[in-house]
Amino acid sequence: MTSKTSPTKYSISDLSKEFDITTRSIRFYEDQGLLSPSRKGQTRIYNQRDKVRLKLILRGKRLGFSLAETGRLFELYDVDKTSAKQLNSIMELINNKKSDLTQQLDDINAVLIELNDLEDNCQETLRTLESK
Amino acid sequence: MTSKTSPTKYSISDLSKEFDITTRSIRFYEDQGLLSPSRKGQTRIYNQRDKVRLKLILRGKRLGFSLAETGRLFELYDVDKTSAKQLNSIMELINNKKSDLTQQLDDINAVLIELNDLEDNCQETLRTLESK
DNA sequence: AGCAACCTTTACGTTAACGTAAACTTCCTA
DNA sequence: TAGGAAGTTTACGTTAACGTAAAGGTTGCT
Repeated sequence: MTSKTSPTKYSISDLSKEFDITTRSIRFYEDQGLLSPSRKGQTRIYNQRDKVRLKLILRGKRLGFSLAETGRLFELYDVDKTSAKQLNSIMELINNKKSDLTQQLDDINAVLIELNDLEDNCQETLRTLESK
Repeated sequence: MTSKTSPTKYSISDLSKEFDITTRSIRFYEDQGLLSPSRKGQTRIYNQRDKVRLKLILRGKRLGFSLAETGRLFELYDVDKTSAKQLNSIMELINNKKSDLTQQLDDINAVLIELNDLEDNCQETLRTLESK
C-alpha cells in the first residue's frame, strides 16, 4: 500500500495561512493549553494532530465555545485514563453540551426561516419599486 | 371575541426574572439601542414588543450574534422604509447570515455525532470497569 | 559581511458585555 | 415616620481573546 500522506510537519505560518488566522492566535491557543507543538530549538513544529486540533478549536469558536470549553472537550477524548467516578460527571457535561447544541439547532432553524421571509419581503419590495 | 391577552406591561424585574438575566443586562441592551421602553416618570415600562425583542436578543446570543448584529437584524424588519438602493446590500447581509448559519448547522451536527460517540465510549468504559 | 524573512518572548493595549458599587428617589407598609 | 424593596444614574472594574509593538535570535542568500 503506497499511502500518499500529506506532509506531517508545519510551521506556525503554514498554519496561520491555511486557517487564515494570525500567528498570535496560534501561540495564544498554546498558551491556553490547547496546543502543544514540539520544538526544534526555539521554533515550533506542528504535526497532523496539532493541525486537527486547530481545526477543532476554530469550529468550536464558530459554535460559540470558549477556548476553555474546547479544552474540556479535548480532555474528554482521554476518557480511558479517567476514573469511573469522573465518568459520570463527564457524561453530564456531554449531555449539557448536547442539549445546548440541540437548542442551537432549533434557534438556527427559526432564524433561517425568518431570514428567508425577510428575503422574500425584500424581493417583493424590489419588484413593486421597479414596476413604478 | 373575548381574547385573553397576557398582561402587556412589565417592570424591569419582571423581565429579569422571566428571562433569568440581570436588570443590568436589560438596561445595557437599551443603552446599545436594542430596547426602548416607555417611561412612567423615571421608571421603565416594557410592553409585549419589548419582551419579544428581548427574547430575540437572547436567542441571538445563543447563536453567537453580537448585540450589534442583532441590532442590524432588528433594523431589517423595517425594510419598507428603506430605499431600493439599500435593499440589495440588505439582501447581501441576509445571505451572509444564512451561509453562516448553514455552516453552523453542519458544525453542530458534526459535534453532536462526536458527543454521541464520546457518550458511547464512556458507557462502555463504565461497563468494563463494573465487570472487574 | 549584511540584510531580509522568518522565528521567538515579553508585555502593554483593546473591545464586548456585562459586574459591582455608590448615591439617590419613590413607594409601600409595620 | 422609619425602614425596606424596587427603581434610577453614574462610573469604575473585569474577563476573554486576541492586537500590537518592542527587542532580539536564526537561517539563507548575495
